[in-house]
Amino acid sequence: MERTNGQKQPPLGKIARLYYEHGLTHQEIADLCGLSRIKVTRLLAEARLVGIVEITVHSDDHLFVGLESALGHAYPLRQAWVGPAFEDEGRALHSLGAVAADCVTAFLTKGTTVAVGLSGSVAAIPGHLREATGLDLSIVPLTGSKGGVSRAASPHELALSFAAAVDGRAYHLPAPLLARNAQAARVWREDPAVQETLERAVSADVLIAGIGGTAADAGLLVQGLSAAELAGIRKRGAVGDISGRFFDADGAAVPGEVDERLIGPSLEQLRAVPVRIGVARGADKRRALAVALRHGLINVLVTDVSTAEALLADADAPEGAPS
Amino acid sequence: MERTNGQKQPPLGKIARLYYEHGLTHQEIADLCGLSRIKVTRLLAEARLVGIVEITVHSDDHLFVGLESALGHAYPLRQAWVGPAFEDEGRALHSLGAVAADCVTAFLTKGTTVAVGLSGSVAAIPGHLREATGLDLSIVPLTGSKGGVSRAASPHELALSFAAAVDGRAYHLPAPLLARNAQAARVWREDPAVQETLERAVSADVLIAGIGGTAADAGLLVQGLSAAELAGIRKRGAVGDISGRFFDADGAAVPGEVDERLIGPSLEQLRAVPVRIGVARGADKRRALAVALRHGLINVLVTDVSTAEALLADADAPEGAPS
DNA sequence: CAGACGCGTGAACATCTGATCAAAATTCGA
DNA sequence: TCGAATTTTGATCAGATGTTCACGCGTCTG
Repeated sequence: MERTNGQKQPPLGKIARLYYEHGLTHQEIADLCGLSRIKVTRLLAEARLVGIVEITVHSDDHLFVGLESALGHAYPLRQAWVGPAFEDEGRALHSLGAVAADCVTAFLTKGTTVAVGLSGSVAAIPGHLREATGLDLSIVPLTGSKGGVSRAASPHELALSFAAAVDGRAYHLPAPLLARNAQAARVWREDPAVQETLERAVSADVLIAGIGGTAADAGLLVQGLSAAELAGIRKRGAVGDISGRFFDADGAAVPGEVDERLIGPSLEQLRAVPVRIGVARGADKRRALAVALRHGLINVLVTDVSTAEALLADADAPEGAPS
Repeated sequence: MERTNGQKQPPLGKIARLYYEHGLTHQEIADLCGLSRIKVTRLLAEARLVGIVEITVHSDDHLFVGLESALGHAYPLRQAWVGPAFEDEGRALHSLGAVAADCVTAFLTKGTTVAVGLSGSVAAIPGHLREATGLDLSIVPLTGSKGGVSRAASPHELALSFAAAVDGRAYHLPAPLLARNAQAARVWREDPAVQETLERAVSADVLIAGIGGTAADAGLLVQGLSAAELAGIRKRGAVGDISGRFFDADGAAVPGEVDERLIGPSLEQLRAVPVRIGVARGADKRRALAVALRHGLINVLVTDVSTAEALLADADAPEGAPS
């Protein structure tokens, strides 16, 4: 008995080619290579994940042109980018990341510095970025790393992912997101390395950050606070945060202990960045988004259809005024 | 009653994005855009066809490494490229085109001139070529155009497709494939434009052509001949043709009326091209291929698995010697 | 103006693909 | 060396995709 092939590790590129270039079915590839059909399915999935298979859509069509321009009229925005809405949180995040990736890409030119905030939505972006070689991009984190709980991307890792994806240089902010107390925060801020990176961040060309709400789980920052802290912040009128800085219904900073413990640019400093991209979606972000938009905390919006529609409704009937 | 969207032409890029970047299903896109699911399926197919959607496999894995090197040992070849085999002729052609496209691409460097022969297999290539900008490529047809019967790609159109695909320049051979008679052929050959293009062709760096058999329908050339002509050629020992030039079992040219009527390089002239890629597959091409390989009419082979295996068997037991 | 042809459309079906789950294999630790 | 946890594997099934067919509309022709 002789076998035509010993059972070695299956060559990923070969399988991808047979499928995508030669149009074999999973089953046919399985038979050809002596694998099970499911194995082939998995290898193909891996090939896509790893990037051996790359699917590009050559088009700059925006998905929801109507909504985007409507938002542009209703709020003081440079641009709005709207993506499809999903029930499933996972899909929603993935999709929003794709839109946001297109959005940032549109702002990249030679030598651009991008400051990235800590946010689940922002973390979804790098996977969708296409390499933009030769642009000499710099990626700077806006805040320190959030330790503990989830190993959710720290701004540092986030900056690294961004940089890897677009072939840019990543900077590091060697500090925690929140210091132990106000005094410790002051010490951190005096650190030269921290200062240098923060200066670089506030003088960035483009800023991209999530918008957090004040619901219990609306944003990475909020999730790291105790119920008491959160209650305090809400009592002071906070409706949301951007890059860890809470703001009230007038778009003004909300002072307090948390604010003092945070290491990162102030709301005013953030405003100094010319292009401020806010990425968020979902019912619990709606209020915060409306305020951030109206008061120009962000001037480029990335969201999904249903949030966009809700925001348009808010623009007509501001605040919580029932019809 | 108001509709959210009037029924206008559906934007292709948008649909492609929703599917490939945002992961919606056909059905979801249909609902979103007010189309039927099938319509979406078709639009996506079109998007792929047109090239709005581009799927790239980043890998230089060869598919059948073992066979390819075995062929390289069994015959005097520079390279062999083997693709999967199919029952269905259509799929086979498509697949072979993909392999051949990879193969030619491997030989393209700055300033390369590629001469293309008339052949169904060669016609399947352009669709799989990736743009290779900045290489300053020239594409030259090897023969004149075959009028009448099928509007199958003339070498001229073929050269144009190639050139368009790789961003090169196409040349034109203003002549028919076969002249009315030997004398008419001579007149054509004296035409300065014809001479110039032919000279360019025979001094090409790379040649890519199909290998025709002498079965009734084995190749575009053969299909254009009358039964009587074909019989005559076979009687003189022809086993196949490359770019319209028939050769016998010793790889020598087969003279005769058809040969005199043909406008294009002779077998000897073809041999002057350093890289001679032959593309063919199928039982009725097997004999011709074996001869073309053994006698160096081509030195790079593109074929499918089953043909490759047959050729290896032929190499062991040459000619029609039964075991 | 009637008929015929061609194109575009959607319904039904067949196939392909991807997800879930349980069994098997493997690795790691004791 | 054994057992337990983790990973890998393949069977089954639900859902997604693509193909085929028949219909209807518009257009061209006689």
